[in-house]
Amino acid sequence: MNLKTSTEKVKAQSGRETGRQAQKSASTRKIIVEAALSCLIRYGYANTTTPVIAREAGVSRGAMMHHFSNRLTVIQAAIEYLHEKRLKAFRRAVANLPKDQPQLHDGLKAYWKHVTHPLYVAFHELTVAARTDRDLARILGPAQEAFYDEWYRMAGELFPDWQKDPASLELAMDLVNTTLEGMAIRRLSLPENPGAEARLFKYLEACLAALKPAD
Amino acid sequence: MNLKTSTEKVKAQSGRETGRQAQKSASTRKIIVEAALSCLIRYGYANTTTPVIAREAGVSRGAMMHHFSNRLTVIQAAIEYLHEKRLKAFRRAVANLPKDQPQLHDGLKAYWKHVTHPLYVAFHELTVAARTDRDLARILGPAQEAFYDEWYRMAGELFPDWQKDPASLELAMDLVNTTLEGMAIRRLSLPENPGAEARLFKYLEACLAALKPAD
DNA sequence: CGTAAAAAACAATCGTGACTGTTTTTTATC
DNA sequence: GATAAAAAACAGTCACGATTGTTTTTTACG
Repeated sequence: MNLKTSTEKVKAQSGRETGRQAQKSASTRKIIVEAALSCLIRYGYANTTTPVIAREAGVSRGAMMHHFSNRLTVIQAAIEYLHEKRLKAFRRAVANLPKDQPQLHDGLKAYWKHVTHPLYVAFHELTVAARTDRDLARILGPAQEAFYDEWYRMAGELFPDWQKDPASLELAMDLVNTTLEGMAIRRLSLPENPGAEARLFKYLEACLAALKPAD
Repeated sequence: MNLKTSTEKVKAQSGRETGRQAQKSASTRKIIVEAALSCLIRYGYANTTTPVIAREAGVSRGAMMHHFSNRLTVIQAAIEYLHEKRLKAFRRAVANLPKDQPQLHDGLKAYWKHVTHPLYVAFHELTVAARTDRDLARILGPAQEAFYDEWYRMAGELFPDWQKDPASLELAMDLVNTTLEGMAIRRLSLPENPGAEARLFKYLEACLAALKPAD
């Protein structure tokens, strides 16, 4: 705002989506939302309070309350942000798989990478908290289901010939789902055991190969 | 304990293990501890506060604080109680299995019953909370490891001929562990899907049968 | 009568939402 | 184009409720 530029006139054109304060507002909101996710990961849901988030974001609590009227609103924004980010990252990973002949190994690894990502911890915190928090559950539930739906859909696209045997495919999906998420959650509370993890991973891969109908 | 017996005097002798007050004290402590577990299950760890526990137990908070000097002490007692109860229940279940020829199916079912028990939810709440609570982790960690150690030990006893192939046994244990716990945790946050659960369960059973060395 | 259990009262801290004031940007008017 | 009005971003403070741990009082048993 201190530099005079000829492009200043442009702002009036589009209305209010490109203005300076709109930009700044969006930027601050993003900072706050990412701070909220950091807090979920580092301090857990119960300790992700408004003062803690504001401190983590480096803004005053007043500023934060200006953008989000109450605590749950911040959480809601964080959930939406998280949901999009998870979907985007997962789509990217799937897109990078060799399309012509997708390998089970790579797909499995992609999901493993997904559930071992810090953001999954944030999601897990939210999930556990939602069990005893109706308001949170109302917000989280749809995102959760949408993600699984999308995941199932992508898997179907990735292995078209597997869809001839939907029961087998669904079983495989459920197996991957529960096992990898179980491993990821176990990691959070027990000392790591890379050897056991690797063996389990390898075994799971063999199971899938056996389940999958021959090409 | 409502009948006056000549054994009343005994209490003074041994100190304080048999008197009426001691009995009542123990009774109250048990009520409080069980109330704490109920709260964990119904309200989650963060909402398991001292007023809530006391209300659930039907005692005044002052009475509760008389028995447990602070909140974490109540939680600690609940963890010990829970640990013993889990071990006892699991030992009982294992003892009821046909000793001569233990069936994989029954063992699997026993563990499944274990992880779908409400007390497992309490344990899960504690586990998640411990991730971001050092004090809680210090208390919970040992119990957690002890339980798994005991579980592995019992499985080894139950399938002695499997111990000839320890790698295979450990893999099977890890598989059961992560998958069933993953299923149980998934249950807490997603709408139930009995069909999928049953198929997964059955598949898991087949995997174990294949892993197990022939008798 | 003395002691332990139970209840109640207490002070201190923390999180929340609402409120007030300040600065900066946008909009409107001449 | 300059200036006034409006709106938004931001900061700080306040009161309320809840939780925690401590202390004091009452009750009941031995």
